Amino acid sequence: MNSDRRSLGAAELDVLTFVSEDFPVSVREVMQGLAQTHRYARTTVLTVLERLRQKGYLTRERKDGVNCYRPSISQNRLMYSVVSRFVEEMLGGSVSPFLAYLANSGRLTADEFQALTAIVKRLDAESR
Amino acid sequence: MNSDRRSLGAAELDVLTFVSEDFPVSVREVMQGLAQTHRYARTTVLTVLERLRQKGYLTRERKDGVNCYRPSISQNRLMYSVVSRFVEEMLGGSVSPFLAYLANSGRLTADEFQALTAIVKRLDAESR
DNA sequence: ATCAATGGACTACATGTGTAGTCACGCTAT
DNA sequence: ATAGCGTGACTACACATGTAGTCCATTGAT
Repeated sequence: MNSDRRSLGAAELDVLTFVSEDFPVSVREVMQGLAQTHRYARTTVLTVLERLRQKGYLTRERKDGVNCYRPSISQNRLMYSVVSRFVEEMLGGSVSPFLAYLANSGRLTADEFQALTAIVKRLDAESR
Repeated sequence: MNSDRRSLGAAELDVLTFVSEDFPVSVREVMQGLAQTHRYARTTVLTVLERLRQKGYLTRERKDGVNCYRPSISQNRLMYSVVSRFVEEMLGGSVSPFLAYLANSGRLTADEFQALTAIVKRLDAESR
């Protein structure tokens, strides 16, 4: 399920996530869209987008004389792959540190808690 | 709870985790201990250890004419900090991608599943 | 036709990290 | 003393990533 696409840095993931949520988008649109949280120069966004394209995460098409980008995998698969890579490379394949984190972070929203509960229920059901 | 210690790469975390599990250790011991999974040159391990020391993750003491390293924070705190940093920087603070990952990875061991169940129970209890 | 704005290719540079070589120093066995 | 060997400080280099400038082409307005 995991692809051979290369790793992503924080800025790359920031940009890629934006594109995944609102495509097709031009460089300028990405820059403006991210401006609330991070002021990248236009050329910075362009560079990042092109790197993402080289890495196979984005495609590009010409539209009204401007390049527009769109993701080549779904956001779900993207996030799965990011988390998966992290677990493999940084946690040595064990999710235990994550569970410990979840237990203490206070980060779970009500919805996430719902989701987690559902997961546990499902895993529980499957394991019988 | 999270410290201002700098970020860690995969190799650094590899070394640091080893030290955290078996300290105090010398450079050579670390190298040999990791040899099963990764063949670092001795000087590579030394370099990484010194970087970890500069970053505040390790301390060093002289023992029988050899430097021995030991962690300056517990492994629990270390892992918490690593996961926390990842969630903040890469997931924008949301653990949802993790939950999705857990739901699909098949990575949960029986023990982890137990832990997760316990967490859910506790969170459930606390939220009332 | 010209000038200003827009866009994109290319280049550049700093920093972090993985990886390891070189070299000098001190200890140990001849 | 001396010839190795282990240790650690320093240096080095490649690659990934964050960040952005320069410069040329295209396009729209005057």
